[in-house]
Amino acid sequence: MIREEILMTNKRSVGVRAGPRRVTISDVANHLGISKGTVSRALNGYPDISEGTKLRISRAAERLGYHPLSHAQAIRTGRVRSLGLVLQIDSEDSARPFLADFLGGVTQAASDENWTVTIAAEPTEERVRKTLSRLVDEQKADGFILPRTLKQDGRVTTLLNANVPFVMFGRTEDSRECAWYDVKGEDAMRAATTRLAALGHTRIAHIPGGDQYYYTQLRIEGYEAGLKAAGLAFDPALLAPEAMTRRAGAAAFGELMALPEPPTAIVCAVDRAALGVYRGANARGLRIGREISVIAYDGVPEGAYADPGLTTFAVNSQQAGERLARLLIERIRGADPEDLRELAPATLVERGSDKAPALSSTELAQRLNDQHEIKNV
Amino acid sequence: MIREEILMTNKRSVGVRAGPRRVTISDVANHLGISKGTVSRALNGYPDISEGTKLRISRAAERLGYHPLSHAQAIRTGRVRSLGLVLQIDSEDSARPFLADFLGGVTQAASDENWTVTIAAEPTEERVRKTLSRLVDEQKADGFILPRTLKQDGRVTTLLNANVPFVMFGRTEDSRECAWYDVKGEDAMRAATTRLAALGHTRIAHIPGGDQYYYTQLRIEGYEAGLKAAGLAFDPALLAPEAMTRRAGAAAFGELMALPEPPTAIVCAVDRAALGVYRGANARGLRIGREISVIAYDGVPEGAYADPGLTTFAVNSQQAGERLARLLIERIRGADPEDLRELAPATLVERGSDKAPALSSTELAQRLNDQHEIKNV
DNA sequence: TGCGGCTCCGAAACCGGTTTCGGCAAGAAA
DNA sequence: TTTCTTGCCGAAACCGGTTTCGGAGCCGCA
Repeated sequence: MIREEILMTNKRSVGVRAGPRRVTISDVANHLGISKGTVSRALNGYPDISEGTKLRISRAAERLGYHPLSHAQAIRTGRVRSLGLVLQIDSEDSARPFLADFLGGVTQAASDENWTVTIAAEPTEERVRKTLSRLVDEQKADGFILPRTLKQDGRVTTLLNANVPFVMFGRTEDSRECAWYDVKGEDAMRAATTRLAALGHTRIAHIPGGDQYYYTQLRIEGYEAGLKAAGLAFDPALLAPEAMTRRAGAAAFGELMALPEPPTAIVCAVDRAALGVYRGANARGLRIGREISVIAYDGVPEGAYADPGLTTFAVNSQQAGERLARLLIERIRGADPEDLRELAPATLVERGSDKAPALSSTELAQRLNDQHEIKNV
Repeated sequence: MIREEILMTNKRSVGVRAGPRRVTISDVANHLGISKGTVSRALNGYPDISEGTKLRISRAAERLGYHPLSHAQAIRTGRVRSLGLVLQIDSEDSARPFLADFLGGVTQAASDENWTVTIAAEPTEERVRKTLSRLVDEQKADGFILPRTLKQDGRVTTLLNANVPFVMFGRTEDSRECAWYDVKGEDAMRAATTRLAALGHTRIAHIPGGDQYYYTQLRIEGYEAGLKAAGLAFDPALLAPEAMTRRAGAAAFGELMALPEPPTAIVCAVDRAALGVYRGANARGLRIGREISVIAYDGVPEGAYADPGLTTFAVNSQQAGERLARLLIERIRGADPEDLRELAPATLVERGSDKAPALSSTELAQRLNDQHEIKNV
């Protein structure tokens, strides 16, 4: 009815698209016989518009189906109502299985506020930084979510210098001026360790994550705290080399099994390393959940299909995405980054990889030794 | 040097961000002492600018580091230089494992042309349509990539009516006016069938995909063509009920094994169904690659970790994303949709699930029957 | 009655680009 | 020499919004 009138009076094709023209702010203004400046101020909640006209205007806008064009607003305000996300997608990307959930969370939260998400993906760290700079230069987004934060992160420097709002997924060494969301991996490692100790394990090892991540340090501390709580001494030999992949996990497991007093249980900083432990154990005829117990962290889907299922502390990626988006929007709206920090717990998913030890460390060493001799004969 | 001058002369803070001001088109014009209209036309390749000044202008723009603001351009041109992508992310999303690769492909191609990707995700078909409409209304993207196209797809209607360019990932029943990219699943099914026949299988079944997808029909035809090429008769009993999930795959397998003449080999339209076959075979004491052979399609990562590895026809998702982005950009630039259609082959990944039959169909039936009786006793 | 202050809104400038229109100058045709 | 093109560019309008500025009313108060 009303919408029709407007569409009839200024039917005209714009660009390639034919179709009926959008309802603009001028249409609303003309329809009410007032100036478009007033309409703009009313819709943006300026205080110098009377409540009466504010109501008239918002009702008319609603009826006519007026929605401002974010890029038309942006030219004056500098804000495009979009969140930026530059992913690093490489071959060993541990975040890959969580991507869908994470994106779901981010975009849902953005949609709720009528924002959009601008995304890019690059294979290397350097290209990520370049693309990030480009997006900042061209004002494609009002702020950025930084996944996979490193201990010292170049992206942070870039964005701080450019004075562009951002939120990190994961803490860094120096978090001043930074907003972040993180999961308490250290608590998970601690709980994993005490849990294994309660099952009767006394030789509990830890396979940490990559050194470039701050969380690696935190998780090691969590592991040590768990040992302490269980009354076990920390043995540096049980702190394996770092492993972020299946292959590296298997290698780390090999080193642990070569020890004079090998561990009967292993806490892994990431699921992929744990799946490497499965492989290594398999190759040595050791059964997970019997001779070797494992608890890991992340919650990758493969863990559920492994045999036995991998007991792990799962991260809720969708929630992480959602919270990060909301924090970022608040940040863009001017909130103090120091007030925008959140820690969430990981959830224990009990499957079959953590049981009481079938063999003591000594017996395990004996058995590995026997195998070795058999092979050599 | 030159850049510095400009930055010094008009240093002024805009909005929240402090930082030095961007270089605008006026800066370039003033620096050269010409009008900004001329600069714009030169940079956009209008024919009424002499080659000499074109060169001067593009060089100056380069030196000053001028990049036009896409949203400032958009207000006049209606083009934001962005590709839209609305994902449907639900629990049984088969596309999930490919998402990272796919996004990588799309964003790479977009970046190459200095475009961006605007993304959204919704859990249901209806919400996808709503979000799509919103993005169209607000001109957040110049065109859309439609993944997971259905036989009859509401999104297509929406976009055709709104006269907004789009490209489909997958063909539909009626592809008029549509650009698309697809993988030759029918060829893969045909090759899988002849391959199994060549290994000595004579009872080869097919577990098709969901009826809502057009490819399901195509793949069934491919399967039938394979039978024909191998000189085998088509037996309707060997066309199992559809299966898109592990659970449904196991159920379909159950029905096939209940047949008087059960198949010794199965061609699955999707990997997930094949993994369900693994589960079903396992439960019946049948070994994949021995009593039962399987070849599937998709290339999900779990297939590599299954035991034995799943032989499958893998789709190159990154390439798909890249091609789709390029096709869409061409479409937005005005190319005829009929000229924008591409078919890519799937790649056979040989693992261990397809071997010569260890048992004939009759022997298999006998064995299943024995088991059944044992159970019942 | 005059004056100051406050509320509320219109007019117009502005943001950073694009596009239309018209005119000047040089070369070609008459 | 005059006229008609043609090539090339400046001036200004325009896109759809936001924001500044000022002024018209209305009120209260001296």
